[in-house]
Amino acid sequence: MAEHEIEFTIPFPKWHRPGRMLWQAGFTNRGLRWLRVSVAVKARKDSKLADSRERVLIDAVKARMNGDNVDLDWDSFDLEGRPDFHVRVWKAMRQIPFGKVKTYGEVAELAGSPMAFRACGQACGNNPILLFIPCHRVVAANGIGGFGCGLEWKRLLLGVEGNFLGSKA
DNA sequence: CACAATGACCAAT
DNA sequence: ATTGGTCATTGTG
Repeated sequence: MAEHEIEFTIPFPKWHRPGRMLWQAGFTNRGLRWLRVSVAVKARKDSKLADSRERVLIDAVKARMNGDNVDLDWDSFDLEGRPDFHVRVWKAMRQIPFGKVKTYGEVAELAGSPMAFRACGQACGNNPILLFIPCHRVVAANGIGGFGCGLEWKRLLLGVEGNFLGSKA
């Protein structure tokens, strides 16, 4: 299937660290297929936009990084071919309110499989759409838990929502 | 198909 | 800090 990729950079919040983050996204004809971030290492030009879905995404990301509770429609995601259980877990995560957290166990229960807290962690790690499938709001029963691309990102994403769980001081 | 191995876990030693 | 218990997914034969 044809996949169209875009990328753009925006500055880190000043309280977090200097520099910019690089956001990259992939679209299919069905919708947003994946979204991820990394630290922008060298200067880049933002992609030229081919269609309006891309502008909507970029605006939403910027708003979120600015602390606003903006969301995208579930139906605008392309989750085709993903394991059923993963999709259930991802959907369950979206029930966690902006700025709040739930444990892996609680999310597993929301997903209809209360004892699958560990499998739930795997589903989190496989989340293809960072930020809008809010895996950063899922924490361990005893602490902040893990994060695929590094705990700093989890702290940042929670931080922009006003939740500073796990940050020191 | 039948396994074994792998995890961003959990609760109780 | 260690351990035994959980479960869905993925890889291997």
